[in-house]
Amino acid sequence: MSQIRHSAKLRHGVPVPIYYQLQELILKDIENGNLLPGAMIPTEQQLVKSYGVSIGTVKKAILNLVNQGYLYRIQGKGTFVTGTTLRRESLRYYRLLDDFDGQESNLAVKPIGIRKVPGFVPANRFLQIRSDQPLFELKRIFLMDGTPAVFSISYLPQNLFKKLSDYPSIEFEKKPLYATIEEKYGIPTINNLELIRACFPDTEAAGVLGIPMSLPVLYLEMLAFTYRRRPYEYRRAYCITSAKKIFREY
Amino acid sequence: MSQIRHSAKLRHGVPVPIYYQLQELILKDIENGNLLPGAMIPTEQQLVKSYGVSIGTVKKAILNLVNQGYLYRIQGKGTFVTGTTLRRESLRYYRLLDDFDGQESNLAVKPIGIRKVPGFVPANRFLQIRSDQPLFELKRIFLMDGTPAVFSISYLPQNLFKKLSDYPSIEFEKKPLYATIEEKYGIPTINNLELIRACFPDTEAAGVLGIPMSLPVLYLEMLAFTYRRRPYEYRRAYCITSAKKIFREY
DNA sequence: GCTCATTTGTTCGTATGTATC
DNA sequence: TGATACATACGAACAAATGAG
Repeated sequence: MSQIRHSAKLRHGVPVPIYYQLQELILKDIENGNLLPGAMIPTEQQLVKSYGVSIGTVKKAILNLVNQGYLYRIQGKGTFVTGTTLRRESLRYYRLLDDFDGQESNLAVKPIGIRKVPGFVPANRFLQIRSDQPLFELKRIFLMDGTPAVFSISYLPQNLFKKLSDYPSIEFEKKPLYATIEEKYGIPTINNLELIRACFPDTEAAGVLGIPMSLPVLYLEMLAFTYRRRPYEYRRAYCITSAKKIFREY
Repeated sequence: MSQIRHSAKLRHGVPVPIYYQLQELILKDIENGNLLPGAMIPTEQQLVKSYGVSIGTVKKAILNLVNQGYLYRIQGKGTFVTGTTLRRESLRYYRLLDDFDGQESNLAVKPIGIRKVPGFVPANRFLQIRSDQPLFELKRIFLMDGTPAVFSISYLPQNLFKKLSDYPSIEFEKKPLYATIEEKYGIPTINNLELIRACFPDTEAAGVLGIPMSLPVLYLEMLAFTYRRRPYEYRRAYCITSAKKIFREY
């Protein structure tokens, strides 16, 4: 029960609005794990009492966090912590379409190996960890209508995901990687960054995708971030685009 | 002076909240051009009087439109209509970086021709106009540090941009296309859609970019939308990515 | 199916502070 | 400095959705 008197934490008479201070306090509880994705935060009335502010101020703080995507509310139920904002992996870059108004194809994921590898440049630099820190390497194939379309190699810091290699790989077929990471390790994906280029596949990618090395492919490098812009995954992917195309909206 | 009694336009006792109805009325004025980008909308008090609602309701309607990017407010001055939300063309797809944390390179635009062309498939279908409607074709080169990096071909409906070919092409060098379109035609760019693939350049693209036809390039197709998801530009672009890479964040 | 306590959603309004010109 | 406009903080009253009993 959070009936504690937190009022001391809010400072009046400073140029920072009360609602903003409250907002940041709630956000901090989300980021440090006191409030996990899916958890219900205190009700408006509880916040009114424990912080000694008016209902309007509480509403403003909460609605701001809702607009920022950290919380969602259900009338009659409560206010809850949002999980990963990238709801479908397909919206990240695996939505392959023939056309602007085309339909999304049937997509399946096939893991083809997970192992521990030594850290290397540039992965460890992108992940902001020491270059001698080991990594998990996860290789996967994305199949469109049964045909290999994307060959993806993910690198994750071992210290963040200690039990990942013991994790049954069947799980990776059922759901996107970010969903597994959020559920098992409490790391929600907030945003990501991509580098895109056109090139020829290397020997391994050509073999896995079943294409000649003379066929141009999209080469994507991706960094996935959690709260406070902390990177947790570095990914390389080779995408066949000769028939289908990569789609993106923003 | 907008001291008209608009109150009749707001219906009470319906399941649609008052603030939302007001919000939509303001939005409609923006979309149909009654309120142009940069224009100041009526003050809170004027809206309170003319619509007969409380200050809180007015604030909620306006703040929603601010959150959605249609309006911005300056304390002490007023509330204004936002223009194009894509502030820098470089954020769309021309931000070429060597690395995730690299710096943006010096980018210049060089128009190499504008002309009238007959409509064609798929451009006219994407632009949602009849296939016999003519188009403007605008060809441009994007130079990075003086070196050609992107060859871009834009198609615009002639009926929307009647005077575009008379427009001094020097203007296109100074500012992004979307800025010109907003300023001269009052069409703000709200969002866009892209298709991306890797392929070889055609003869023209290879010539313009000064690369061999055997070098893989990114081939982008883009649709730019204004209010209500109305498409106004269809663009094709060839991007050299052998040295630099395409960057994107979202 | 209904009632009731809980929780959020909407609408109202006042008072005061702060920024702009 | 004054008038104007937005920002903050307060809080009341009622509506609507949820879930438990």
